[in-house]
Amino acid sequence: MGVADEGRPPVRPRRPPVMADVGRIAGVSHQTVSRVINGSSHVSPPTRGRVLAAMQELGYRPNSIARALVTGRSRTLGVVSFDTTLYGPASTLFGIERAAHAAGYFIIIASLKALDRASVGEAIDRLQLHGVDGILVIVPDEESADALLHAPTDVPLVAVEAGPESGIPVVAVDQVAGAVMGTGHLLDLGHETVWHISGPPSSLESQRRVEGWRARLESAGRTPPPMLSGDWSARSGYDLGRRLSRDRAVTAVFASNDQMALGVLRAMHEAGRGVPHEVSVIGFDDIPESPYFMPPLTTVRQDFGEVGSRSLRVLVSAIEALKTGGRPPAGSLVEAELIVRSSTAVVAVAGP
Amino acid sequence: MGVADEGRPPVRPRRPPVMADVGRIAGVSHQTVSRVINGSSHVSPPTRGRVLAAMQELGYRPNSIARALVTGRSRTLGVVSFDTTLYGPASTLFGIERAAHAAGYFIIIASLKALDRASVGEAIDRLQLHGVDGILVIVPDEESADALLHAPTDVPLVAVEAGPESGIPVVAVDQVAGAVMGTGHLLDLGHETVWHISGPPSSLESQRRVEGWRARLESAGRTPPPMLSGDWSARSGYDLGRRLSRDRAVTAVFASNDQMALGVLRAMHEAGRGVPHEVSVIGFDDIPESPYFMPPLTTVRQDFGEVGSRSLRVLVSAIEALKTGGRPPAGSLVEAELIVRSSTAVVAVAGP
DNA sequence: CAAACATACGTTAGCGCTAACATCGCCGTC
DNA sequence: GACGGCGATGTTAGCGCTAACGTATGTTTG
Repeated sequence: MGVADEGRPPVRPRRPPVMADVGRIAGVSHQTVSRVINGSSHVSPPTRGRVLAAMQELGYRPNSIARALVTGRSRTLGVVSFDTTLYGPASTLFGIERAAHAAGYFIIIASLKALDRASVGEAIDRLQLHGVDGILVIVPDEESADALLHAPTDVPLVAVEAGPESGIPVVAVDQVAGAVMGTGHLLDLGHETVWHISGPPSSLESQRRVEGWRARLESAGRTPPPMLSGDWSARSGYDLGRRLSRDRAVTAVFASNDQMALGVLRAMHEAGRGVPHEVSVIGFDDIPESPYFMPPLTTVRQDFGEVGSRSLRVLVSAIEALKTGGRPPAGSLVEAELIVRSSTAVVAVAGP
Repeated sequence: MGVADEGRPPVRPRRPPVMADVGRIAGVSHQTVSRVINGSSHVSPPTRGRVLAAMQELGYRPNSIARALVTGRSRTLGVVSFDTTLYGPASTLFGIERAAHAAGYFIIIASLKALDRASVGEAIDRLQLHGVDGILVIVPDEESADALLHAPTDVPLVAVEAGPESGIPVVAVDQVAGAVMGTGHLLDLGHETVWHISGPPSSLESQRRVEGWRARLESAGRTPPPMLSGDWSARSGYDLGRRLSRDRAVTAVFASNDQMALGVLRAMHEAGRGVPHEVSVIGFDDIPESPYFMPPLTTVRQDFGEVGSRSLRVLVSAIEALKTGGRPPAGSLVEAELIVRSSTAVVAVAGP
């Protein structure tokens, strides 16, 4: 193997070998070669052996583009995403890729220039044009989500992390339950109420967390204090945290992600308000750095990897369903998990 | 334009329209349709108009798989990467995707299960089999890098962030210069020497930073203190930081990334050693959270987006070169930038 | 023992597109 | 006014593969 072209006449064209070449060497038709490759029965063991040997000798590699043309399936899936630099989307994408690999699919990405309906539509269009078998959309934004409802129906679509209420399957973490958990943790520690720094208003995830926060507060008979809206960045958490730090009534803050919680931590520190002794802070996501914040951050973990792999499975079965005419799969919710560290504590007793 | 199928005889097959269908409506051959699509001259304006109108009417979309089969170019590029969850690779990938989009290419990702020669080879193989026109490899690991030297030569390859010394183009940040800068900053502040927490020994980036750190120290006539090796995680920075915090002689620490620096910050804080008054700490990367660490982290910024887009340009020109027989492009180095914040300060004067 | 049926192949058509060549007017040229 | 040339188009061949059918052999069955 490797000395194959030593004593051979110059019958080796520069182009890579194709099925017919393999067939010629093995003494069979190109179709039999195809049968061997596709694991068809109806090929006698000796023939199969000769074909395999010929493939080895020539270093034959099947051309997947030709195969895609004739079968109409490219074994490629598209992922639409906005900012894959953020931990959440990046981890989800990673989970998707692993699962896709295992399922024999490739992932092609299309990131958005802007977070609006038109961009999402254009990205889906581009992917479809390229011949993907299905599309995953990681765009947890209100406006963008309903772009999915107007998307073409001839390619299976799955919304990841968040999506429209109906129409297409959605695979996401149970944000409401997560927010209820986080808020409840603070209430259980004895805090009178919990302040909330939300994400951008158009974010579906943020909306669900606000929902959970409100619901938990109301079920405890408390009136939710005014909500503050950030933009996921540590900077916005810091700015808003400074506002909160001036109000002595604030003893518990629930930030809608860990980065904003980091900003709050810093703001409280600068204002001389000790965390967790004077103020408790909780985040959301559980990014890898959270355990090393000062103090280590209590947060609500989202299992992004699970969301990724689960959404891939849903997409694959949607593709099967489309092919066989079966019923499309349903979405699913991944449970959130409360991670208690040192940024939350029982409420301090009022001074003398 | 939407009532097209209202009074029309049942001549609309369920399959999507192809060039021949467009040609039939426009009264031309499918080849003329092809010419219009590919912007060929030699098509009269009226004909072009009729073809365009027919395309519109039918909602024709070119089939890029068929095109790829006949042209031998898929306009798809592969990216091999290890952990796209980390900020560096994620940002680079993002930069690559943006540039690819602009250049009319798609990106398909192949992430590695393990960081070794075989995995890298297998990933390259998979991508090539899928028909990519070129491959970018973001695997700054010593062993994996030389897998690139044994890679097939019939598909252009570019190493991103780090790579072998020669053989294939490498696009990366100038790690050595960055480390020299960071170390120099500490020396300039009056520190007698600078301790270093490196990344994993097999990481090429870590190796270059160690190199820069040593060189700068030696050029200042200092003997580099023993080096400590971490694994990029905040945890390892914390563990190693605790060791350093016990040594009163340590006044300046250069961590090879921001996460480890975060761990050091935490370790120093717990040991009661004030940063920056007693100990200065500098990181590397400038992740978005760094300005909100306590204290805000001085670090060496890497422009990952620039690395991504630049490496894409290099790959595209390598593809052109292969096609036209021109000379392959060279790699390039992106400059690092020192970002001074509050975790570094002039060395404290010795006590009474 | 002919009919019926597997099994192991080969042959023929495409998939939808582009490349290469062929064809047909129509122009200016000498 | 016959001729070269060129612009605008049609025709013919594939790209490398799979699907569908055709055709030899054996193998069973009533």
